[in-house]
Amino acid sequence: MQKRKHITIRDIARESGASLTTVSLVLNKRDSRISSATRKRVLDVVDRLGYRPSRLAQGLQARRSHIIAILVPELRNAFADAYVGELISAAYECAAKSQYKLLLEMADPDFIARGQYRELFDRHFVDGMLCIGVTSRDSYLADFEDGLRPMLIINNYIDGLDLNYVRCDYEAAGRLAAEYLLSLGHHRIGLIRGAVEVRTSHDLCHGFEMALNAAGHSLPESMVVDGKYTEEGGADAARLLLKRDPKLTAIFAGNDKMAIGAMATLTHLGRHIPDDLSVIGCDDLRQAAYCIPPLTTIQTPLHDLGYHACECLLDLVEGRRRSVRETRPVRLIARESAAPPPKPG
Amino acid sequence: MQKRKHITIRDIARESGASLTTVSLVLNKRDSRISSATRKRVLDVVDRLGYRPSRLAQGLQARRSHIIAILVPELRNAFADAYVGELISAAYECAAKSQYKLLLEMADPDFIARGQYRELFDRHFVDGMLCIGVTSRDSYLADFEDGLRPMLIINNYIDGLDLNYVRCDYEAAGRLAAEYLLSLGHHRIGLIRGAVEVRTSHDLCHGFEMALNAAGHSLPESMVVDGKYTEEGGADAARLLLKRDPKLTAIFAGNDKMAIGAMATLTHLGRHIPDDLSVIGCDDLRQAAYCIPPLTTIQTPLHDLGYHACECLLDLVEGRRRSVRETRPVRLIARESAAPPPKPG
DNA sequence: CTTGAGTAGTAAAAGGTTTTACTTCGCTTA
DNA sequence: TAAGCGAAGTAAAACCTTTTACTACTCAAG
Repeated sequence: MQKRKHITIRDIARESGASLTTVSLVLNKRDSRISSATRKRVLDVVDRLGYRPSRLAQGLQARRSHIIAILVPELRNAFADAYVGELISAAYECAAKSQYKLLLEMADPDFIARGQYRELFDRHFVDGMLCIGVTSRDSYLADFEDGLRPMLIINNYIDGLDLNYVRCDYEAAGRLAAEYLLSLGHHRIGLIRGAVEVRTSHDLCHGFEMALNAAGHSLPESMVVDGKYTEEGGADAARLLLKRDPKLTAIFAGNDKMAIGAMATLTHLGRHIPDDLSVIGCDDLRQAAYCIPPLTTIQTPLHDLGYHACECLLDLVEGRRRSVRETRPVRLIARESAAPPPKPG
Repeated sequence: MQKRKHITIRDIARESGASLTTVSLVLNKRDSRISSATRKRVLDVVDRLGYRPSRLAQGLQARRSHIIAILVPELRNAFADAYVGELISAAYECAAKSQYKLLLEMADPDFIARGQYRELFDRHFVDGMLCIGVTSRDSYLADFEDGLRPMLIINNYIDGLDLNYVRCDYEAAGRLAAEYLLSLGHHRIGLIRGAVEVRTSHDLCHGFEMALNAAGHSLPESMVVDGKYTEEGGADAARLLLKRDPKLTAIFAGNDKMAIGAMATLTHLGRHIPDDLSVIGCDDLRQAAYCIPPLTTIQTPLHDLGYHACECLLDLVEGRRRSVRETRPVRLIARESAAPPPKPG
């Protein structure tokens, strides 16, 4: 790479015959003290030379990078995950609107062990951090309790840690799914839950079970299987549930990926969805509408969530708020993967 | 946000009784001139105070940010796209290995009109840029021909512009798909092509047509429809193809998304895949294996591609190479969505 | 004719690092 | 005993902005 000569504010000052201060004042619109003649002279030179202030120098001076880190969990293809991607897209939209940039980070063991999550702040790389997919095992997050480094967790919260979060109402999600399946006439229902380390997955289970109980049904422990939030996990879980109760008529999965994995397996086993067996997911990913059959699901407003999370984080960064604890509503999207159970016999 | 007092190299110098220069030399391992006693003294203080050099100050000095921009096309949920996500994941892996960070950028009209793609470099935000999903309409890319700002295009190239790229062999992809379908006995085949503004989509069409011709078949113009690389586009295209030739026995789509859209529509129209109609995609996204039926596809090695693209970009950034023009091989992944055509009658 | 209040502008410091170009000192060697 | 050299280190400049705390000047009021 050849070097381009970088035009600095000094060049502008020299060419326009003004001082550094004057140029800076003009550029930052704090130019009440500057005559319009001088202003014009400066701006003309800026234009002519195509001057662009160095972010590095500005950042150094302001002790701000105007960059937000977005932390994703350690998965081989974390950024290819539809759930993660949806949140990132939304956060990007919000950040861009406020002139912030988004920096990618992955919570691999090294990132944690070497305290890089702290370095990111201490080395002035970023002004704030948005965390996706953290779990109660991520004890390093305790370092953020002091509020000195603005951080916000999306769609989870951690018992015993006083951290900022924005999440969906997963208890309501569980409840809505149960009520819908009950209303269709199901009561032999299996639940594929998300990873146990995720607090909101408990909320979902709890909401689901409460709604069943309220209708006089119970949810035996054997009918709840951990699907780890993945397609494979969902597929395995569906197989296991069906083995435990071959007369199962419905499955609710804690996210769409597991639901999709479950559908693939069930179809493979010769079950017809929804005639033999209903499946409900959770999230309403884009794919959900393109499944065969289109997936009935609980919509967690991921776009809204990501956008709002970023907004709140910027509030923290810029000192407009001291803490964020928010829960957003969810709703059922009825498509074709859930129907009344088959008539017995 | 409260302010943390930032520990600087000055603090280390004071506490350890050494000069700024000495501390810097020790920290940067250019300490051949420093006695081990002094070195230890400095490092102890660094440890004790938890000193971390400011990236901003380092960057200012080195005129380097150690950040790579990754530019995605303007789609509402660009980062939620599986294709984009796969490439980003791979690029991230490579960048992280070399201690570079990845910054997200989207090519919205503003980004282009206001020359932000240039600002990114001129304001020392990034050292290089990786472009995904650019088309021949992106004429602003001509600004990169001078090679002063390291940039590399993934999976496309632009006629008449002398730009760096790493791409898959889409002509071979077209050829492989055609040869496979021919070998199964198909010859009434429809092609759902990607957007015409994308040069590699022409390559794919061309490879496909050449292979058909070589076997003595032709590809009428009416059997080629633009599916815009989206699910919806693929769905519409499939409908159109079927209307134009109801006896069609196979469809090849220029990417998996279009193939998935096509399958959804075809299933909806009552066609059974692959018994009535075969479908082949291109890319081998993760989803392809979880479709119903699992999608036969041409694998473009996206992970390898993204990783390698980032490697090459870093070569450009660090001056190890002056230009990059590379093409990677593809291969067929046979699953269940393609089979011999139905027996006539 | 002096004081006070604007107005238009500037020099210098600060922000945190790296690098260049020295200095100082003790020891060999001729 | 002077010249030369290597070892260990340092002062100051450079990177590019923004901000603080001035200065110099004009004009109006008393």
